[in-house]
Amino acid sequence: MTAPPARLTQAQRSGRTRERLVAAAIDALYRYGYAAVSTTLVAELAGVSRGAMLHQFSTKAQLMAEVAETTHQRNIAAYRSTLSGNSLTAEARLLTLLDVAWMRHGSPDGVAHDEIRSATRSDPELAERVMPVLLRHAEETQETFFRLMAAAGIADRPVSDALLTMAVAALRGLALEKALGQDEAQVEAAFQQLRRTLGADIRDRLARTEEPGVVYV
Amino acid sequence: MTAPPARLTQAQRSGRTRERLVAAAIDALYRYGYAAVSTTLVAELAGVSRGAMLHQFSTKAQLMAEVAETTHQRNIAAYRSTLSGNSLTAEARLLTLLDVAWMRHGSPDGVAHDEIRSATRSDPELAERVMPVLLRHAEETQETFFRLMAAAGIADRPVSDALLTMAVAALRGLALEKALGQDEAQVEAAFQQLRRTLGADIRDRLARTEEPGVVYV
DNA sequence: AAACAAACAGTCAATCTTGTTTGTTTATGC
DNA sequence: GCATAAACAAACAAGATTGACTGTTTGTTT
Repeated sequence: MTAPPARLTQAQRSGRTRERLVAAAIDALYRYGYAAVSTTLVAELAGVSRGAMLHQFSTKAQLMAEVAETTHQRNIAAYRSTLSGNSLTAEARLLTLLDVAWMRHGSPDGVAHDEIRSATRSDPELAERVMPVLLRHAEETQETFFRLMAAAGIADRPVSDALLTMAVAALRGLALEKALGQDEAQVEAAFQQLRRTLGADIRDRLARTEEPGVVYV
Repeated sequence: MTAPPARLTQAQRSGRTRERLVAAAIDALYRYGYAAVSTTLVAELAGVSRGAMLHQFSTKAQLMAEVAETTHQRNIAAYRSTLSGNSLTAEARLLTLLDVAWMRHGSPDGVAHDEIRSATRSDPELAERVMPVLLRHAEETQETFFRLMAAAGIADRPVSDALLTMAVAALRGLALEKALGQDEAQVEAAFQQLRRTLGADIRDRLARTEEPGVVYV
């Protein structure tokens, strides 16, 4: 009556445990924060033996690097899917992007990613392994955002970078407040304030531009 | 030829080692981040024996609570000293406040304070001891900021709170970027972006108000 | 099917960190 | 001056975490 053990290929077995571990790590980072996440805990949450974990990720930093990569990819996917297809005005596109970014930063993926990011400050080994990944992500994001801004008619690299850096920093700060258990309504109101000010700024900058330009993505 | 050991009163002795420990803790938090700061390290940096430390602060959380209190008081002092005496326009006062806040958030005091704050997420014991202190600080700040806003003519509590929460979150995010070793010029540009957008918003809100009102502090 | 390699399981050693404990020195009140 | 308490010093115990290590099971290749 017991189902056959479902023979899996080696690659499938590897993939499955890696996925389990990454998912468990994200969940743990989201719930407890980096400092409270031990590899033992992750293995337990994932239902994976410690040996198996160390076979797949021989150091904690390696696991975290994979988590950073996975969460970033899902973020990217979310941005792409909201930006593709619809034909909004440049201003609306940018505000929509902000909304999605806010959603993502509050999600387990976003929180896990930011936890890893800030943990690099105290953990040199983690920094060495993960920082290159994070820097690559940042450059990608800057590039993509600049293309979006350019398409909207604001083809000014310094302005684009400053806007992005500021917005992302604010979102990280607000997401942390939420994670710290601050009053949700209060944090949400603060986000709306950010949205309002950034919206006004974009509108202002667009007003100083003659041709809105075509919107590529 | 050796100078007399300079007899100190008990209170002086206590005060001196407490100060040393707090100063060392701030320095360590600033340089290495909370997770990398052990009580042993703080004692060594302070040039105080472990026993003496444990006598003054019987738990790590107690030391951190004192650090949070000290840094907060110095922040407050900085705000007061910049706001007192001069008679700028409401807008200028608020922007000056923002500048000082940015300076303070990047200082060892500010970084240490924010490190402790975010560490409460992963350390329940720390949270229990420190959160009440942080919440008290937050309420104080909200209250003070609201009085300033009201004096400027924007006597709207939700708006004041949202503005403050947003600005502080952004400053924390930007300060973290700096602490993570991100390009200083880039971060500075992002702060200028924040300053610009907030300035515009304040100006906009003030324009909708008839009487600027008298500025109390 | 036999040899090999990959995945997995579980234990162990080394290192840290915290806070307790035991004992000593220094100040203070009577 | 002496009793007492505060401040300090240093060793210690308990607990946690990481990654190494040994051995077993499962899949792959020839």
